[in-house]
Amino acid sequence: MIRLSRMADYGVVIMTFLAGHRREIHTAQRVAEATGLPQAAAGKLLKSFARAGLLQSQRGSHGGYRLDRRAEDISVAEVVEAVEGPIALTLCVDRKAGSCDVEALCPMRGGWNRLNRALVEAFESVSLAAMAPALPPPAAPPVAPR
Amino acid sequence: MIRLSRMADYGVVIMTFLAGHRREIHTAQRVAEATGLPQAAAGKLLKSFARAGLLQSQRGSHGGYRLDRRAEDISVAEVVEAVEGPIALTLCVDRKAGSCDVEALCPMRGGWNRLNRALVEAFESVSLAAMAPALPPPAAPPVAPR
DNA sequence: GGCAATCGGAACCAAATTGGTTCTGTTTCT
DNA sequence: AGAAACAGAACCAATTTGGTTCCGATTGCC
Repeated sequence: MIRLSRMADYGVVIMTFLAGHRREIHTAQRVAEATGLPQAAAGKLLKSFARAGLLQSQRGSHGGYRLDRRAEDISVAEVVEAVEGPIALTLCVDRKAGSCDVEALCPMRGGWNRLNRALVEAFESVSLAAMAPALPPPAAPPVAPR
Repeated sequence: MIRLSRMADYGVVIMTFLAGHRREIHTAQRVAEATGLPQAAAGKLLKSFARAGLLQSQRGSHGGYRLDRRAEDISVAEVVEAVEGPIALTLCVDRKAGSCDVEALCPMRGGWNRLNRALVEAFESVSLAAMAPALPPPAAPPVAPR
């Protein structure tokens, strides 16, 4: 059903949590606890975000992750793409990737492109802030949706 | 990468072909040949479309499938939903389905709903005609994209 | 009536994807 | 030096997906 992967979903939860506690440094452990997500999975996601430059990481003892940007300034698109790679409904639409065998001939190209653009724009237009209306409540919402 | 399933993709190809030869009756066999899609898969998809009421089926000898509506009047959303069920980015968004365990509490609900609505609207706003600009060329385009 | 052509529907299977864990580094603080 | 973290790859089990196969129900034709 065109489902978003669960990891992407987790990702939004994590980033939303971090955005609610900006500039503090959090270990992967702590993030997992605060969000209720499986420990190791949270770690993997945090690494992805760090690699994508979405948040800063500090290694070594007393290390952890830290987010500078505000929730309003981070789009869901950024988060999802950091986890799943470029948003592409079909291979056709995904530049790079050998693409579909028929490539330029395929009469569907244009249509898929249009749909894909709409999708990307939708994701770009929604910020993390919009995802979680009540942002920093006393304790972070322990959520594992989907 | 939020990929549309290949079946849904096939579905659009098939429906586009049928829309280009309206009111003629085509066997599953013929549709498979004309589109270049694997025989059995095409059959399965055609059955789905018939069940969904998207096209008429005629059983028995000389049977087959027939499409009355024009390509302009069929949205990609209809085709995709006939194949994959309701368009839902996350379980949260999918009415029916036990939904996510935290249900009403989940602060993400609203955001996902908004994104999902955008997605559905995008799919609804694109017709089959828009997908394949040059509709009935001499022989149908033998395409198997993605 | 009987046969062949078709659709209807479910069952089934192999392969790819996904969610999730583990292990082996490397960095940094004390 | 040692402990606490992150970095990154390798790995595994379970689900999903693409695709096929079977059997039954209809219908047209001889």
